[in-house]
Amino acid sequence: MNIKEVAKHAGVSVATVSRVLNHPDSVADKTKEKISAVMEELGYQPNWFARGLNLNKTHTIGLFVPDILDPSYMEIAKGVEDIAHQRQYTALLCHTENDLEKERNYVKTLLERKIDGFVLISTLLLDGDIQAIIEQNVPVVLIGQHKTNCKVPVVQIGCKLGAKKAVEHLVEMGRSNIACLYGRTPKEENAQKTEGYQEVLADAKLEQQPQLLAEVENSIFGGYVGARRFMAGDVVPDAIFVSSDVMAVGVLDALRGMGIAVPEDVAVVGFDNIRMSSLVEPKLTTVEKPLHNMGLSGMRLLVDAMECTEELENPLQQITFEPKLIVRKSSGNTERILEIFHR
Amino acid sequence: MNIKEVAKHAGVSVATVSRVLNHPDSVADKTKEKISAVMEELGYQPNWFARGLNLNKTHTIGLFVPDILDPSYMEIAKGVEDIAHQRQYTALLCHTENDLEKERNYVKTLLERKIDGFVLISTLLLDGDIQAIIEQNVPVVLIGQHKTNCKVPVVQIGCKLGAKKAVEHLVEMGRSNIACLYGRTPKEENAQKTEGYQEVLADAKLEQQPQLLAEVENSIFGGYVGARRFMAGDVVPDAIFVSSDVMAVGVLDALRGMGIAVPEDVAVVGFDNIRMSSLVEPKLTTVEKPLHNMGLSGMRLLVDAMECTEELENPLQQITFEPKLIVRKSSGNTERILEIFHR
DNA sequence: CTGAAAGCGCTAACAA
DNA sequence: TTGTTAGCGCTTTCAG
Repeated sequence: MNIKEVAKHAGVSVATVSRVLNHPDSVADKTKEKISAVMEELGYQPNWFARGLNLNKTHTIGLFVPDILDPSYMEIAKGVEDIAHQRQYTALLCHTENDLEKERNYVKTLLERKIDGFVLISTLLLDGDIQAIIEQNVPVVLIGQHKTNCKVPVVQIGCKLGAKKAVEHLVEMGRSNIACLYGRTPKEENAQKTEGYQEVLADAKLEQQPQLLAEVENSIFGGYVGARRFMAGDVVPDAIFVSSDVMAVGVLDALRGMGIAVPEDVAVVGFDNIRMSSLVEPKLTTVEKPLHNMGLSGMRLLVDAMECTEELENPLQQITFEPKLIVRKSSGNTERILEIFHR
Repeated sequence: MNIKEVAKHAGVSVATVSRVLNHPDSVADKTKEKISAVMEELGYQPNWFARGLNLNKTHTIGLFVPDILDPSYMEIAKGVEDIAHQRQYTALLCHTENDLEKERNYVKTLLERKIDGFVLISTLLLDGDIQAIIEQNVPVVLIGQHKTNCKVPVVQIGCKLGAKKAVEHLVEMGRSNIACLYGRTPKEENAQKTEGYQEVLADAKLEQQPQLLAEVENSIFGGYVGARRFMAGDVVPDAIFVSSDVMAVGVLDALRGMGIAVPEDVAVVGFDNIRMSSLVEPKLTTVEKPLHNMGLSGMRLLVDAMECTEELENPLQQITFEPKLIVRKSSGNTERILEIFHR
């Protein structure tokens, strides 16, 4: 079933059929109706490849996610998808597994397939890679802090500020041996977080113990391993700031396994406020990251970039959300009023 | 950069260039080398659309997932992706949000784009929908039990048997008011599970309380709501069999919030054995579903179907995994030896 | 083993 | 408003 058949059945030329698909306004209502009816009747579906061959547009975007098992990324992805659907874009979810080679592969594949834009969540791509995409006139939006000189819109949260709020809270709760456990990825964000951590310690005139700063894999297991390592060291912390809730869940599990009471012996603060945070015991004090919202904003920026054909030099767009501390039980607060059920 | 350019630079015809891409054996080694060199030099990439237009094959599959925030589905998806990568297929992850219309939409989009096959995890599609895909000669594999007469390979787990093992365990633990909280989706699996639940009660000569059987949304929140409803009813259960771990986590949270001790007052058993199950407090007794493995198997079946061009009437393939009960603390067992750390 | 040329199904410039 | 027709970039017969 092709356009020729439709044309024949409708008694018009292929051009007219093509027009009702692409520029409906330029066709007389009568013919339009007639053609639509024939299309319906014949169950006609335009051929995707023939179309792409001419248009080089696909109304499709690539959405890169480092880890599909990590809910903090997936909630962002959900936000991106919501806007994509709303604007009739198909989003191709690409699971990059925190692997630069895989990312590059996907970029290549998707560019071949002429997708209209990229939303990269916590990507590992380097400036060169990103620049190469932009030079093909395919817009890119970054979600998550990223060290780059490329002129691409970025949606992020103030990681350093968030970390400071978290650690300041621990200081206020009277903790003095505060450890920081951060993930290997995403790089820049964790750098910011540890920087914030160190600044607060310095401001509070607390000595920085190098043994109390450690990097692990960004996963539940990573958190588990990290916590055990801290507790087995020669400087035992009385609080741990963890760079993600996923890791923090592992930390809690490790401490429980060792019979260490949270928050009495060790206070724990996470980062992200994923749903699970309020479901573990004790409920996790954390820094809220507006995950879903960041996804929405990111995709909106991309749509703007894709659909605004005029090369208006829009000022470099950068959306920075403000982190908010959510105090629950794991950090040792006694006033439980702030504990509410977060769906 | 197109095939014409390459041909010109190499001093051959486009046909020959095309041949080194598609049937390298039919080209003289010398010319082949020459052409490959030119391709490299010019950074030539065959045009995806032109190619598809002729071949109608894309080495791409569609992978349907009902909920990207549900780790039980995502672990299956990960398994599918692993094999896909290994066999050089690109997997398009489609988030269907448990919405039949969305699923149909994706089917339409992907068929247009000539993907080579579908892996459907707990799909809502009806026989008619699936039949329509098969008739286009695009193979389909189902993961998860599904009521269908279509001749498609299915990868599943014995849900009824799993449920029976879970409930029998509760009976053995001395519980007599056993509730069953099951999810709205996936339909067939939950039907099987409740059936298993009822059979065990009957066999144990325990009275079935209709108030102790309830359906809720398959999510943490659904579990939360369901547990509260049970505990507020006029027949209070002393055990709850929950059809998924995700829901069970919500159940545990609800009980904790109401000050009800698990497993002392109420025992809880889940289903799936997601990673989180061993991280909640108390650790969750559950029925193991080999999620990753089911994904691997499903994709292997699909590859077989896609690459076996000969229409050999292979016997209807159906892989059924055996469910295994994993006893942890939440069901009230006192011998803790079985509690191990599941990464 | 290689080349010429006919499509694949569609879009868009150009003509009418 | 509609039709004619030349591509888009590639694969594949058919001849040589």
